[in-house]
Amino acid sequence: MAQAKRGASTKARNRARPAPQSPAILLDVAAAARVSLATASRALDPDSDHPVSASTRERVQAAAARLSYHPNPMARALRARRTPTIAVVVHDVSDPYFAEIVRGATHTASTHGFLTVMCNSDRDPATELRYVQMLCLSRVAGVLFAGGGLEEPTYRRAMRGFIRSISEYGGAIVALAPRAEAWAAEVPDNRGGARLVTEHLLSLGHRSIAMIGGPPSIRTSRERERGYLEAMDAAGADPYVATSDFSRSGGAEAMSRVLARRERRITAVFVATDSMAIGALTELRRRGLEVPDDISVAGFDDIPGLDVVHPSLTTVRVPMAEIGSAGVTRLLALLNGEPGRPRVRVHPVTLMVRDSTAPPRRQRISRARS
Amino acid sequence: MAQAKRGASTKARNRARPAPQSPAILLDVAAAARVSLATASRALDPDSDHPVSASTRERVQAAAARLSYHPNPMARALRARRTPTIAVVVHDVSDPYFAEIVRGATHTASTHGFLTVMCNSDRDPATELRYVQMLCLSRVAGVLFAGGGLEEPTYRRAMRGFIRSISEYGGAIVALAPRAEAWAAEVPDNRGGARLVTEHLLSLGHRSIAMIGGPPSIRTSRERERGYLEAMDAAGADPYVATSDFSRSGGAEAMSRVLARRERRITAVFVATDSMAIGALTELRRRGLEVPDDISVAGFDDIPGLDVVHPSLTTVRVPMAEIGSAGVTRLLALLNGEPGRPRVRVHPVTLMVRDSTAPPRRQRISRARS
DNA sequence: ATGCGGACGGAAACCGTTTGCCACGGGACG
DNA sequence: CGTCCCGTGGCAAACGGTTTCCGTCCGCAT
Repeated sequence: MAQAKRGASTKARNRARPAPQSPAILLDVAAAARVSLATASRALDPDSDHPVSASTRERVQAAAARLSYHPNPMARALRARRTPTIAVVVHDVSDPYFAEIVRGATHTASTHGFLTVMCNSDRDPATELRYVQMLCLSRVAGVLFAGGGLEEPTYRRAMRGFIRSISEYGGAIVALAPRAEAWAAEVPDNRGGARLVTEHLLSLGHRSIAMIGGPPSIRTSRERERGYLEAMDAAGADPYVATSDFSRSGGAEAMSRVLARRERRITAVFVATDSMAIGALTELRRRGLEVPDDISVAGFDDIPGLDVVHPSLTTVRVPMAEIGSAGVTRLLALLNGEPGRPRVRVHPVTLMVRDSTAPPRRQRISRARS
Repeated sequence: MAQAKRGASTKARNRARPAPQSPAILLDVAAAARVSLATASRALDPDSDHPVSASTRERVQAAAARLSYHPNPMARALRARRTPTIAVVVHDVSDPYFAEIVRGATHTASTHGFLTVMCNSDRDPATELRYVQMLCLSRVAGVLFAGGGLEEPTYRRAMRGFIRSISEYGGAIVALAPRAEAWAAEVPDNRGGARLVTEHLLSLGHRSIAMIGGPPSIRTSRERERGYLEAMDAAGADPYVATSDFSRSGGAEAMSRVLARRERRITAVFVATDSMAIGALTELRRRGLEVPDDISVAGFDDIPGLDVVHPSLTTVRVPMAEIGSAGVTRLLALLNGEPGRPRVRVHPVTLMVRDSTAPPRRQRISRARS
């Protein structure tokens, strides 16, 4: 049963009736403004290079407003070969460090009309790669890598493949932690922060300062370790580093290794992340050691809620939400063709002195270096 | 300059050359398998109702595998009028409660091939509504509301509008907290948990148990309060509730109001959320009161990291990740047309007794009810 | 021999937008 | 007065799939 067709053109697309409840499409706007689809599209696009007369544009805009027209993102995405969404890849959202980054990123993404998809790798490289493949297939506009990458060759090869295909379709990549890859990056000043906190411990009079570091395969760990080593070296103090994984249990385990070391009594520990530091703290409490009386402890990151652990933890404040936000800003700049200088921008960090650090109780003559 | 066109059909679509680096499209697969686009599509779709001979299907699948073909989600979405993504709307990702939910949700979403978009309302109804509008425009397959909704009429009207248009295009909605709306829901047993923890305090010998509740406009608050009132009533004890907002400072502020109440010495407090409980704890410490010696404190939620606050907090464990995961499962069921029974499924919670609760120090004769 | 229905494959419409290319009209200019 | 060009607008072809509709071929019953 042929229904009445509106429009005189031979093969013009038409809808039988712009069913009132279903959302208006561009065709409806064009019909209402009595212009073609092309003109309607151009009139609504503020930065189209095709000229449209003021009166026509006004008519179209009025029609669009009247029908409360919103362009269909999927159709646009299909045409533009790119979705108006960004992705943020983290190791674990329930880690406050990443949660803050995600918060900052989604916030500024949404102010620019972008949706943010969450990719939680659970610290599993295979999961991360699966996510990146999905992202690359669904042509997200850009990807933020919040965690550091692995150095493992298979992983890196696979990752490189996906990244290449992402940049082939014009997607942007930004790292939020130091990475081997030459991407644009917004990173915290890991080395400077580590130096800062080590210098704080030194200035309190500590000489025997151990460090509990993260996995050496992760660049963030290495940078923080480097800052510690530099500060120790500058003060002429002997460093000692025990590494473990970025978790509370890892911190506890490394702490007991530090304590097991007999040759020298440690009076202070710098721990590479707050989570690990909390683990270290519980291990110390378990052994009946008092912080900071018996030993000072300092962390890194300043994750929220640190002021209520006991004793409140001295640490280095990393502006995580700001970094997430800056990452998105950078991503959008990249999409606009602006490279953004410098390629890796480092964000300053600040020392937060709280109760877990104090001068060493019994001032002992530090053993002269042989 | 008319190029050589492959294929004999008058108007068949064709690409000049399937440029090796650009990903294969269905047309390439069809050409490689020497079938039409339609047949290729059907051969690759396992639950198409159109029959395809085994040999053809095999040929197409082989070609798809050889070209490592992946269907373009945007094209699919345009046709199906729905994107293969779900959204989760939370008040604040950096709140561990929500972070856990997000973690659970993204995990099971990804195992079903769905991407998850994060919507962080920052507890601002306007932001939440803006997000929901974006979601509805981009035709997400479903939305998970992790936080409770407001009772405010303007908000509810706007929300109802968006929800209606989401369900009009076949999207699903699931609530992860009690809501006025008649949606499918996966919620924790707020009332039972509150009763449980109150009974725990009663069984320790407390009679004067105050509650610090959340905003009365939020259903979760009201349910937890109800559980408390029921347990108190059953024990014949007098309840007292001070409400504030769901934050550490809110908890601290309500705590001081409870302490200011002179007429009856309070020996225990049940606080509606762990965050508020931590605020209450710091307020107590500030005043020099010992927990649990002077006063017992219990929370609700069991957010991660509670075992390191001092003293470690007795609370009610809510399986947040499981709820997030169940929400996604429910969403997918809804999309498949299965209603899922019952409409609101309540997840059991468990009491976690730690160090912040103990019997009242000085056993006083509880004042008989007049 | 004729009719019929099911299995299979293909052409084309469709989802909603953007854009390359062409057409048309009029003012400027030779 | 003819041309050229610019300002404006429209047609139709993408983008990459899914799905409807139709045609063909075959086996089988009448």
